Amino acid sequence: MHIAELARIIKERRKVLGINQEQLSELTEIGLRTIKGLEAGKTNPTLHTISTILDVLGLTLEIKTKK
Amino acid sequence: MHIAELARIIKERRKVLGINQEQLSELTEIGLRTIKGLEAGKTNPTLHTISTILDVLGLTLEIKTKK
DNA sequence: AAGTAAAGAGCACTACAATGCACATAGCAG
DNA sequence: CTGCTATGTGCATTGTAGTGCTCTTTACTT
Repeated sequence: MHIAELARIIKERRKVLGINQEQLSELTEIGLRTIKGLEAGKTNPTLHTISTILDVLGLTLEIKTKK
Repeated sequence: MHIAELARIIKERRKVLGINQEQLSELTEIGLRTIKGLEAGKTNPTLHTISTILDVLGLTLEIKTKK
């Protein structure tokens, strides 16, 4: 999992749910500037930021054995 | 996925593979102090740190739809 | 109990994530 | 082409992740 892939998944999921970055910022209580930077692939987000956003989007992080 | 759970998974997997924190630090090129802090659940690691460690441990991060 | 190896923690420093604000750019409806 | 809305970005600030060094604590072995 790299940053570009995470950014893509979050952005796509957000659009499927029909909300914009500002609404996602309010729902997650994560700064709008942070959401923008993350979706644009410009930052290396922390676990807290990632899991909070995924949670609001109805997604979860899982760890699997590499095949 | 929260920090304590990630710490537990990484620590257990590392022991299964029979390596210590110092060896994991060398294999991942991530500072020993960072590995120690992460496994002790004292930090909020970045995606780069998490994915690099999981990769060396033969694990991968996946994003799933919450059930 | 004593010795050794591994893990945890304090301190100080650097780099950068998170943040708000303001402005720029892209996309889309008319 | 013109607005309008959403997304992207530059700048400055604050907090903290990542790091090495050193010391303490824990765990295992004899």
